[in-house]
Amino acid sequence: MPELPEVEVVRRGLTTHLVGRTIERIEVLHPRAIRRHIAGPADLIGALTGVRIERIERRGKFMWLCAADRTGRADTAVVVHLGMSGQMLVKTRDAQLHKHTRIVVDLDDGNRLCFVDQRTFGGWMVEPFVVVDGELLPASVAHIARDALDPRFDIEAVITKLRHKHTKVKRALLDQTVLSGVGNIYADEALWRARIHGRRLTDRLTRTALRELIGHAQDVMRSALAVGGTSFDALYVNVNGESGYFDRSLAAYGQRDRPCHRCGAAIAREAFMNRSSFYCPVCQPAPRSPRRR
DNA sequence: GTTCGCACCTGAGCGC
DNA sequence: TGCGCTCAGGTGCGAA
Repeated sequence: MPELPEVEVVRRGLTTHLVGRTIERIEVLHPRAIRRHIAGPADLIGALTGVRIERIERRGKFMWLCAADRTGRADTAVVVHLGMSGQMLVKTRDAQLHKHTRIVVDLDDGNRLCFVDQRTFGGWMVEPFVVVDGELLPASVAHIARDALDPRFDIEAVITKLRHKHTKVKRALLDQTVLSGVGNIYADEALWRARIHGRRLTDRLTRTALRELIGHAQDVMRSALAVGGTSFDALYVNVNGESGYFDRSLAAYGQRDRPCHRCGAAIAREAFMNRSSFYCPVCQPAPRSPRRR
């Protein structure tokens, strides 16, 4: 599942292959892939045909291609979200299309960019930039908080924000308007490292505990980035179709019934927010408060 | 205003 | 072999 490290690996790969390239032709094979581009496929195709890709940027799990028109003005953002299973694959034009290819982009160097997305949670949209906190961001990314690996990430401000909330800490970690880039996998890993149960309430945690938790989230994502991200199956690969290796280093996520690396107790799984949470019931004791509000 | 639950979506894996 | 069920989870919207 693409979280911050996986999206960053893809961004770096795309930077190598796409920057300086001009889009010759674009084809939308599945309307759901551009469902957030309200003006429809014809508008998206018209907006992108002939533009040159100047650079590729990212905030959290959102990535965008900065496109310049024929006059050289880089005023259009192609926002890409990989969702759960999105892949940005660079191939030669004669390569066979994957079954779940949703968008095809032919580049002026003879290569082809394919957006492949099995579960269709991902998508593209084209939009202008807006100024947020002194930075140019695509309009749909304006509400997304800085991610934990952003050089301007303000950990003390995030701790203050968390302390003013009254919600479960795992939910807050997954809230992209508080800090971005953390998904279910790295949330579980950070909570395990910090010995905090995900159902603990944010306003009951000390600033020290929250600082430690966010520090662990930063560490675990940096470690994952160093080895190309986390892959469980073919749903996450880089632009060349290669998988990452961080799944071999996971201590909590997906480790149900396996011994905790610290205490040996069996890692437990519980349902949380329509997904799974993995934790050590000894190292991360559950709060006494009832499970449901 | 804040918090929570759920729909969206597809395919693998499993039991019967 | 085939069917039906469960599970995976990021985002955004409506409900409370």
